[in-house]
Amino acid sequence: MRIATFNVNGIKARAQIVADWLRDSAPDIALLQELKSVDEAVPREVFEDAGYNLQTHGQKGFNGVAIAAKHPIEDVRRGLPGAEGAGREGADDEEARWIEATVVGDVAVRVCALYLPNGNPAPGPKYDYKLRWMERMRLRADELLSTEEAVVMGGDYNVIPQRIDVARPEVMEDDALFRPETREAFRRIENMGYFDAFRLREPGPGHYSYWDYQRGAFDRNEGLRIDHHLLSPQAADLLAGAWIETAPRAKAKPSDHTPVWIELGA
DNA sequence: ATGGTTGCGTGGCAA
Repeated sequence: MRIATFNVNGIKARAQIVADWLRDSAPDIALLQELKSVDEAVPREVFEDAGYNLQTHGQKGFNGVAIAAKHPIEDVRRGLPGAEGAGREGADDEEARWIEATVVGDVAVRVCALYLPNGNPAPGPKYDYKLRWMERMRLRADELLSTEEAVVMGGDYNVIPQRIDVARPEVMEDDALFRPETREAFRRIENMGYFDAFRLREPGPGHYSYWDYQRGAFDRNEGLRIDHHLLSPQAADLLAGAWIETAPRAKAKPSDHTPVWIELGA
């Protein structure tokens, strides 16, 4: 089973790119972020015409996550538990950043598509929200661990885990994606028993999943590795491969992110 | 050099 995470940066603007990608690369499961669309306006035909089921958790203008899969998408859950002031206007749970579901193909997986808050500028209220969100995610990740299922949490983490995951770490020291507290919160999830799938396969530097639109960052390979799959031990047992697919980033009118893949089982 | 790019949605924000 092959699973890809892809921040599309606007599903309406990226409909043709995503349709071509589903046809050519054919993931069994696609975990998508930054739909920037309400559920009703998502171009569902992009997925249905390619033979995918689709479950979305959208929001007007910003955020938005989805799971697309060739097999049925079961036991869907939207939103992360534990939002402060849940139900009130402006509460933490207003932002559509988390969707999880079970998919049973040649292996059975609990998959989560997540869009972790960017957090800039840091310090500040947006950074405080990011760190609170990461703690809520840790608590949910711990619950999922206790199920002893194969769990895949894939998405745009907005976290640069190590210095080798950024082209120019010296200019990122104070950035919300790279600050010590951010990396510590990421490690805290790993240390409970989750594995960064890409780093189980590729120890070296220079592998990125995002390049800024500005200053020719992609052509200079000045990027960030911020899109990840964290695997529960049961999922890590099944890991057969992990890689970054750079071709979609080189197309015309691309997302600023590119798909990151894992293969589980044979 | 306080620039540069993109999406959403038609303001200016978020990234």
